[in-house]
Amino acid sequence: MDTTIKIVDVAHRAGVAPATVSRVLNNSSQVTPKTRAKVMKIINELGYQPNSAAKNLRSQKTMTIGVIVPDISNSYFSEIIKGIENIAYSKKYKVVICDTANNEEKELEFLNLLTTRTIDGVILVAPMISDEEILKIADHGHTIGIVGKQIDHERIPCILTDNVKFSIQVVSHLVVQGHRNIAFINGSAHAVDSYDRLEGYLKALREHHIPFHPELIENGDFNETGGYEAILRLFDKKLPFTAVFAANDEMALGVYRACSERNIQIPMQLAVFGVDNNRISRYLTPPLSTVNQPKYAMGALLVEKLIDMMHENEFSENRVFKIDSELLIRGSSVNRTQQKDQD
Amino acid sequence: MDTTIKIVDVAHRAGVAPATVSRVLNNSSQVTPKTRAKVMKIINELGYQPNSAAKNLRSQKTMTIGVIVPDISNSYFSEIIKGIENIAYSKKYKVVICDTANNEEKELEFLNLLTTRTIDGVILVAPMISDEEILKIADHGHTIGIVGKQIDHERIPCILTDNVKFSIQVVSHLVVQGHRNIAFINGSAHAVDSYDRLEGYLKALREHHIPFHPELIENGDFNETGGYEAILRLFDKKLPFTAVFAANDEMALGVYRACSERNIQIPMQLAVFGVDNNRISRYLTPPLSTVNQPKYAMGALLVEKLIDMMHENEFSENRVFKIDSELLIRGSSVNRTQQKDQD
DNA sequence: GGATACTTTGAAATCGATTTCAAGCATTGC
DNA sequence: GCAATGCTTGAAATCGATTTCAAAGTATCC
Repeated sequence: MDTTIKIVDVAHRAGVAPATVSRVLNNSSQVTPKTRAKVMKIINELGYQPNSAAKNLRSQKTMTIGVIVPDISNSYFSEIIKGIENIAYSKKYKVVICDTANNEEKELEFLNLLTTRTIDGVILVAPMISDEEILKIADHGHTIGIVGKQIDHERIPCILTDNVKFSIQVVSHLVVQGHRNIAFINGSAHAVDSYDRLEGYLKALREHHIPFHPELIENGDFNETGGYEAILRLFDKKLPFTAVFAANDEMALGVYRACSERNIQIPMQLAVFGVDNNRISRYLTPPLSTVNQPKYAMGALLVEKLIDMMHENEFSENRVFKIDSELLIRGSSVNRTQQKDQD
Repeated sequence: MDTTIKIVDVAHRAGVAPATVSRVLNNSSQVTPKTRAKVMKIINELGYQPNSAAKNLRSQKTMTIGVIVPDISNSYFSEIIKGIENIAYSKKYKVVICDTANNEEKELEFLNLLTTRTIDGVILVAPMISDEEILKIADHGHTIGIVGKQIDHERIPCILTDNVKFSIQVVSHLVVQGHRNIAFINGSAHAVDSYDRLEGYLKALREHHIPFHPELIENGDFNETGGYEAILRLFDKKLPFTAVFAANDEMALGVYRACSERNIQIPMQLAVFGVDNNRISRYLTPPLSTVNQPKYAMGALLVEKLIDMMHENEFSENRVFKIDSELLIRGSSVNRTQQKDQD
């Protein structure tokens, strides 16, 4: 069947004007129950469904939200997407996803969909583009939301975890376990997350009166290979550290690989702590201690806020959400033999 | 800036008709290099971008492809999505994703986007809906592609792996390792994959003249919990099996959990083999032997075919792709001590 | 130089819905 | 019974691009 049914066809068959059919569809204006029934009957008979392009053009909205993530196959991001998707669908919105593969250009290119009015709004998860660029987009009147970073603009809802806070907790936990020489593998330099987690690490050391050694910090770029190479560089320095705090689980995975190759026992010889609670972490041997963020809920909450913002044009004062994370203490950071730190 | 620039604005400023601007944009018809330059200059000056809804309405296409997967956070599916997305974007198509969470209703609902002309075509990954329903959609003139299953319709491109073939290989490998009592944990009953993998399992047994014991088969529904419960049921039967073939890695994960709880050593006391090569598998202890499918390439190939099909209306004879998988033999299925099977 | 063919450009129709504005109709009140 | 009021419905404009068809302009050939 190539001939698609249009609103005029329905109108004809029902003996009414297209306007009336439209009113029935959008059950807005008052339509007599009698005509409504008559029209509905024809709609069902013909299996009519309104053409979305026409609808979008006239109503000036697409009921579509874009989501930009660095890597869809990282469970951290896919859980956020799930939260976004479910809420969006329940509110009749569609979701278009862009996996940038950490490519800033792709991020920018995708944002063009706002200008072409292909999407009504966009959610940036762990954005790479600059704050200025984000602000510029918002100033153009577009609706944009951010996960994982705070942007100061009355029209940009943000949701983020308190990186500094949980980083302090992680380091404190390691100190309580008896560690004093704690290495830190940081993520990509341009990410705020990296910056904040480092800040938490430093603060915690200060709190516990542990001197800070810059040589104990290496960059791992938030991926497995980066983590692997970072820990090898740390090993090669021959420093006496007994614990490592990796700024995410992916990099901790690299630490596990290096330890396995060098026959270093976790946690007996090296305690490891990650961040993100990736799907994978609990299945490692030993299970990886990590920081759990309510990813699904974060996505859900933000998209809800975003949709609200698109509907009412008022800017709610409740715009920035700082979510608490919980530490998941597992085998990788608890030394069952309570072996003392060889300071 | 609320005032968006329209094609007439550009036309005005450039002193030409909208039609000419349109021709420049779609660089189709012959436009004098001089006028083209003049128009392009204005387009760049104003930062004009055509409204997509208007474009879609007039051109009767949306340059958007829908993708339906059961679970976006399963790396098996997200890798396929990546392949689809990358190729699609390179061909100027957008991708809308639907995570059904194994919900058949959501699958059907999403397919409505075809009828409303919100998407030009759709890719179903491991579909739950019946073949009849799929055929019906194709007969309505919609473009639809399938990953993981074969549908016989000249307009439906399919890509799938030869389940029977690799299942035979897996079981043969286990036999070569000395196993004769091999349990099988199957996936959801309605999936063809389950059916075919079981067939491979049975065929292999026959080939090796190993008697078939129905009690050695349990269903695990393709998820971790299902695998966990299935292996416990098998244990409780007190049968002397020494190897288990799980129809996917997720269920194998459940097997690992059960073994860890019951203190059963893998692979010494129980060899384990999975399917999918999930991100997680190689990081398990011991690393999980599994079957690797070229997920990314499969997604990429299928979407390419789908787009071709939407452009030329001819049906290419090259429609069904059976992809070969490779066995990844890792620690979970190789008994380093070469301990004999206690048959 | 003028007829012919070809190229470039513009005016207007079109895609398929929504929405405004006015007309038609029924109801109410005096 | 007639004017005023309130609902329901329809005709036509609209959203912003593309595309058809015709007109204008230019090149070619005899």
